[in-house]
Amino acid sequence: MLKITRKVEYALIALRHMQLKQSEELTSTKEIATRYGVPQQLLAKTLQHMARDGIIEAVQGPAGGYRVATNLEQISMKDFFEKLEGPLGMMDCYFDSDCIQFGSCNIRVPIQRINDNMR
Amino acid sequence: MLKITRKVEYALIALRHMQLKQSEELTSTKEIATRYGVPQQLLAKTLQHMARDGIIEAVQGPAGGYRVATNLEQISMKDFFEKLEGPLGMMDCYFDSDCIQFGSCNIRVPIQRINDNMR
DNA sequence: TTTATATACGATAATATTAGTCGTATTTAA
DNA sequence: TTAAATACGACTAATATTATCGTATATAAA
Repeated sequence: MLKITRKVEYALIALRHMQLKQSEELTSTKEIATRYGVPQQLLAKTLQHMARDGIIEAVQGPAGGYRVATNLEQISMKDFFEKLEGPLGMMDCYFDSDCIQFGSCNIRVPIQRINDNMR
Repeated sequence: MLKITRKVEYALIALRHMQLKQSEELTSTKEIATRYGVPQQLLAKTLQHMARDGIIEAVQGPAGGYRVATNLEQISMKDFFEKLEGPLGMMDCYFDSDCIQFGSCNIRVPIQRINDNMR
């Protein structure tokens, strides 16, 4: 589905915040959480998630934090959303088609066209 | 938000079913519900909703039902979704901006560009 | 080597949204 | 008058999202 949950919202806020800094400079979860009034623990998970996916880099320990990955410019909108939210489409049947109605469904093909277009 | 809930899914199935008939012919809620294995009461609400919005026409009484409105071809994808789901955007702050973070938010403008584009 | 600060992450609780049901009223052709 | 259909508000159930909790791990600095 194409939907912006808080997780993505916080990810975008964090990314943009980091992009305004020197490329090597680190930003802690706490800094972003207090600056933008966002729950720290939840933000932490989102940042960890992005670090696993290579969108940002993590540095552990005191005075640690995150910085944007060097190749961030090359990640497409679609890839970014799919990494955080999973497959991007209007309806899930496009991806995991164990729908009971599969046989009788009369909108699968048109929806697929929309999905392809959107992506 | 751009999301396909069951409500929209059922609406699309019903619409497509009706479009395959003669333009004057009526289709009852029951017919669609049994044909596609969809909960009748919920489908009924969706059809009533569409009737109110002029997407389809209702004929009451026995042997009544619904038929597609004559001007259906002129309704855009965007209008269709907005009638069923409300304003179409990735984030709600685009429409009702009573967000607490409004002042400190650093992603509002970019998100607005995406919204405009999507619509 | 200890301490303080930061990331990492699974489990769970709280909340919001969506899906579905129930009961009843209204319309109208036969 | 009856039966079959739409109309619709209120309610319940199911699911998804959001947030918190507890604990583990990493590491720079004292």
